[in-house]
Amino acid sequence: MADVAQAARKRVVRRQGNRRALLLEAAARQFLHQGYAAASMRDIAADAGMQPGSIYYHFPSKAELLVAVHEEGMRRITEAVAQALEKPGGPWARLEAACVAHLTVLLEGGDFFQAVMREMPAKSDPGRRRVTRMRDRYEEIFADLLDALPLPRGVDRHDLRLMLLGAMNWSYRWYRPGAESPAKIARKFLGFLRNRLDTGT
Amino acid sequence: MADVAQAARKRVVRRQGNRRALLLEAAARQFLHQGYAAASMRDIAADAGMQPGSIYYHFPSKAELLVAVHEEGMRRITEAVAQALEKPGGPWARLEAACVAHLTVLLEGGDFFQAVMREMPAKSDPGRRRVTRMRDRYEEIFADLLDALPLPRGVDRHDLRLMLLGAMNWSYRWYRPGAESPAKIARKFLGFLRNRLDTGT
DNA sequence: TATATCGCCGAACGGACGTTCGGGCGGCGG
DNA sequence: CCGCCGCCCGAACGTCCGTTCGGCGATATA
Repeated sequence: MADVAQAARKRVVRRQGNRRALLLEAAARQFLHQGYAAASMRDIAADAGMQPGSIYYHFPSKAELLVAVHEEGMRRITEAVAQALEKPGGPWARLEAACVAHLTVLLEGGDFFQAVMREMPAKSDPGRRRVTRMRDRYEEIFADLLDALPLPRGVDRHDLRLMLLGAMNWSYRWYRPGAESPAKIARKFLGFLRNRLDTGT
Repeated sequence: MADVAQAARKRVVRRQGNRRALLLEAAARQFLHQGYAAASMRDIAADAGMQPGSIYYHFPSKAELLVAVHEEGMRRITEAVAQALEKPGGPWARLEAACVAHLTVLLEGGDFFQAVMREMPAKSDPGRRRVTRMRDRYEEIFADLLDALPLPRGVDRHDLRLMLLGAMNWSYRWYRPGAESPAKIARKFLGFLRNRLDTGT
């Protein structure tokens, strides 16, 4: 029975081990650089070094391809942040670790999460609910981190989260590799919030 | 009966010039809600109540239509911020006025500037240089406002501008009318920066 | 009233799109 | 050594795209 199990696993590995991952990367790259609608299946296929029709062996449609890119992007960043939060520390240190991980994956972690930031499945897409649920659960991590923060009275943690995540998520539009590192940017952004900027004239 | 109404409107519009402005609004709306590539000339024409071929009387191509939407969006927000800065005030008050105007136009000022935030002309587009120059000049306003701020030593005003504008520009993704007003959001965001959040536990 | 111009119509064109499908090749189980 | 099946090819199909163009009614000019 070990033979059967091993053979089955080998078959599965072979099936998923082929060029499906390569194809997903090509799709993420094309979706990121051209946008979902402008990136044609022919572009993606050429990027992955295969024929357009061959894509449909791995994915049933272009829309599902985008959903798969989203799921991979969300999976990566969720894992990176979760791993960064394994280290113990105070509330501010934990938030900083999460922001550093978030920005690092976004800006230097390949095309998947940037593609997630750029393109969203259409409102009518049946796979949209899945990816929005993943996004909501991910952002809940930051909501919890902010809840754990000892903030002055009256600070709206909801809007604070929107500001912090918005500032970070927008960065993929202006970031160019080689200048400031994502970790440094994250720490600077957090510093702007932690320290008082108004010197009181 | 639709013919009669359409004919009447045509006569009225005719007296005001033509339907170019209406067409531009339809283009901004479609570009915003569907994205540039997914919005077809037929969609835009139908939204404006005309035939697809008629667009080409006003604009030479779809790409130029996007450029025109960008220019109108940038014109509107630049004017709104300039007008907000006419009132005298201290550095922080002036920055707050600019942020309030920026967020108000972005979130409640129609589809033009949101379309600008969502879609950019392609890198090969000859009109792209024009719109990027308009964007650069606009963001310079905020750079000047930050330069005028009496900030603590060592604060990176460049990254501070990227954080502030990024947080605001991202807001069109989560903002829904009826809740907090854009002005209130802008003031809260600025408050997070001005006041110290770290209570120093 | 003749005429030129403006603003738009309506139909068409060539091409690119997402997707389908029969077939073929190479490695693995028997 | 044969037959099977995972994986991909190559060519098509119908549809929709951006764009072009001849024409037409209404308006301004004379």
